[in-house]
Amino acid sequence: MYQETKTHEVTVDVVILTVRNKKLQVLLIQRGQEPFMDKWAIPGGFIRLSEDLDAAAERVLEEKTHVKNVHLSQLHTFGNPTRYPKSRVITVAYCALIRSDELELASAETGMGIKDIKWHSVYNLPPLAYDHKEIISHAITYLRENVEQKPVAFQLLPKKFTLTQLQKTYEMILNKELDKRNFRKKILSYIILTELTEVSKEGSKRPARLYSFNKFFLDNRQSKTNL
Amino acid sequence: MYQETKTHEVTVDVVILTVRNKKLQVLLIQRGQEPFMDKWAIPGGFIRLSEDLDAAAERVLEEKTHVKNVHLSQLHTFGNPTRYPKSRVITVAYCALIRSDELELASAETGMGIKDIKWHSVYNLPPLAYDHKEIISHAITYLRENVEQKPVAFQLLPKKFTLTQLQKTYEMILNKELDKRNFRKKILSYIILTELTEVSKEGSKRPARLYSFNKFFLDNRQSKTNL
DNA sequence: TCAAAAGTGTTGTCCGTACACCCATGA
DNA sequence: TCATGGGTGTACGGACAACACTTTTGA
Repeated sequence: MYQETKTHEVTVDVVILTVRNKKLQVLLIQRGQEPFMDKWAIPGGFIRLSEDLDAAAERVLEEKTHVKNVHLSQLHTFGNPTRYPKSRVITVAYCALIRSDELELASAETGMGIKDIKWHSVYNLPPLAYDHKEIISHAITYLRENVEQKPVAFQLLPKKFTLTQLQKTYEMILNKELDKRNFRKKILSYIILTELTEVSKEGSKRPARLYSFNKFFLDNRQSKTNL
Repeated sequence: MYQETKTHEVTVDVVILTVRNKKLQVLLIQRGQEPFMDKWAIPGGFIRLSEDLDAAAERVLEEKTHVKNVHLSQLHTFGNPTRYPKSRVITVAYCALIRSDELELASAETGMGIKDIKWHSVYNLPPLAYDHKEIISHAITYLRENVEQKPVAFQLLPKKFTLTQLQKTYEMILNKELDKRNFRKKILSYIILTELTEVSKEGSKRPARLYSFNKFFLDNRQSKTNL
């Protein structure tokens, strides 16, 4: 029993990604206490004793963003003995994709060791605490590998969207431009979109056809999609 | 400080796979104590307090098989609160591929709660302890996804081998037959093999050309290969 | 009528797959 | 000489990439 006091602490850390202001961005929290005072960190927390790992990640996500029912993917577990300065902490890293406009940041919670909480472009990260730079880097690699294979962008779009919006989302994730005709051909061949009769009047130019993800896709995405 | 006695135990479990007797096989240990007396389990052990996760997996692998310097891949972390009957144990699962002929099983170690240790076909598993069936299933899925993309079979072959041996290894992993001409065309196009002047006299028929993985591949595989 | 974004097809290349016969050797 | 496994090439189809012009609307 004594040796239990020697066991490790275990946390979950969640890399929360969004596309916002034409950039892939990650939600970061600025620490208000040592260690790593003023450095930025991805949201995380201890796993409760009778809480599943996935449930812990969902709880952390909800505590920081008030967003529920988002699909989370387990990425990797980090346990270098020196990654935490004071004690041995092993962390199970998760990745979530959310729409930034459906999110009220839990800014009210600043104070309890939290100085600030906000989005940062993944291409221009502030100084990060712990090994969080490495974790974010894993998350982006994972996302890019999966977005090509599996239609994951639906997490980032409203229910109705134009093909151009969808394409821009992919371009932000992959950080490269895509050919419009090829993109449309490919995405329509997947038969996961429903063409709506409505059109978007957002732009002041020619209206664009709206689409939604179809019922079959939405019903089956949990089993077919890792992210 | 009191709450540290409430933290989780953390283990690594290693799915050790080989190709043997024309089958994909996994190394299992038969438990000699409760819980799960007589059930079979994959090798595992607690992570030491100042030991990296990967190092813990290497240690467990070496303790059970006396095999060193094998590339291990972290698969997934399992932490369902009910996966262990008595306490909360979170386990980081790894996967290793080894040649079964370079292995002396640590049979001497039977006794300390270990009744038996041996290879089992993954297609005919005995009753397994804990959630180890799920872990093995993850490992096989992972292996199949990666063997197609990345040349991982070198772990399973001697230094010199024939193309037929290489093909058989892939067939065992994928559990399906491959076309000889297509297989050779593809594998030779990767430019990772060196054709040797020697031939194999193993079979009693026409001798087969021997190949080895070339220096470039062996030098770079750590960075290019996940498994 | 002009500016701006929407929408639309064809071609070449590469990769994977299907498929059948001759060769070298030992028994 | 024959049985056995070793070794080789071609033709088709699908996926991806490159590429430019017309349409619709609001200002």
